[in-house]
Amino acid sequence: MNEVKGSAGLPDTLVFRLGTLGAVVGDRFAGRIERLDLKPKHVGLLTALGQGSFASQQDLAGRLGVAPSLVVSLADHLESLGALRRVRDPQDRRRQVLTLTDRGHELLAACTAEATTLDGELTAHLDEPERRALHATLGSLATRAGLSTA
Amino acid sequence: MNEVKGSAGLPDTLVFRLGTLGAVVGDRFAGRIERLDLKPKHVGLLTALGQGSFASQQDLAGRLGVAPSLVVSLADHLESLGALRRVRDPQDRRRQVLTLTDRGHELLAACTAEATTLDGELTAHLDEPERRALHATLGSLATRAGLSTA
DNA sequence: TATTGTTATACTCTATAACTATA
DNA sequence: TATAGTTATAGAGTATAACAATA
Repeated sequence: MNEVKGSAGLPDTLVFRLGTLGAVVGDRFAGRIERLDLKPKHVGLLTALGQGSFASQQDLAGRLGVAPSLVVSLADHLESLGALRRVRDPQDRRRQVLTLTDRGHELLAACTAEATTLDGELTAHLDEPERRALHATLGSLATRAGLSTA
Repeated sequence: MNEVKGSAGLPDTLVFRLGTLGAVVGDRFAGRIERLDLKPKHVGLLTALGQGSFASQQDLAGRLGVAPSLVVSLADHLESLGALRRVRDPQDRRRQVLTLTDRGHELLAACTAEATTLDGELTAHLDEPERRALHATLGSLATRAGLSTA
């Protein structure tokens, strides 16, 4: 009498589920990479660098959807960890080319391992076809949402 | 030679996908409810109140996973919008019982409509069985992640 | 003395704007 | 004059800790 039953409630929407799950899972992931002295945004930068090379830090900022000044501080931290090197572009000495070091690749691998472990914990109750379907569908959602992961 | 192909890369993990999707979708949702003078955290509080009654603001804080002081400011704002009322519990006058007003239910419905619209945009490329499967799987993930939505 | 809600304060994150150097 | 990166500053969001009222 006092509850709307026919239409889906807010907690049943994809938007609500993705938002809350993303926040919780993100926090949990943050806890796991804390020992590496990294935060999710650093991992985002490492990942972007691991996927291809970018002409400039400003390109990176656009790709990550953050302000260029934030790329500076993220890169500062990663540089202090020995994870990346800044090299001036001889063609245009205003630009800095960021490249992952061996240590950077190690850190990226360690983060991937943590994420994979968490994945396993989250999907332990799913069978293999369900896992694959979820993976594929989230991939297509990401593309649709404008997250060019590839 | 320089890329690990066998194991899944970080962007292919559930953790990464959920984290980035959650952030993007959350931001987009925030943009849509801005005209209602609400932010996602307010919607979280409205939703919790819409689902059941809670003995105290501190219960609410625990449920939402935020500090009790934050519940105060969220409730202040919602009260100023006429969305909820604070009533002192006569049994224990230290406690305030928060209840949604008609306006609060209206706002909750408006947020649900926005979320549903966004859902449609995100899943327009999926067929109905895929949508249902995604919904069900995310629901089970939420439960597993400790988000008692029900 | 313990607990609820509130207020005061401080900290984290991130963006905007000013600045430096190169072009 | 315009652009890349950096630095300085400011704002939002949230937590911690002190406080007042009630138990």
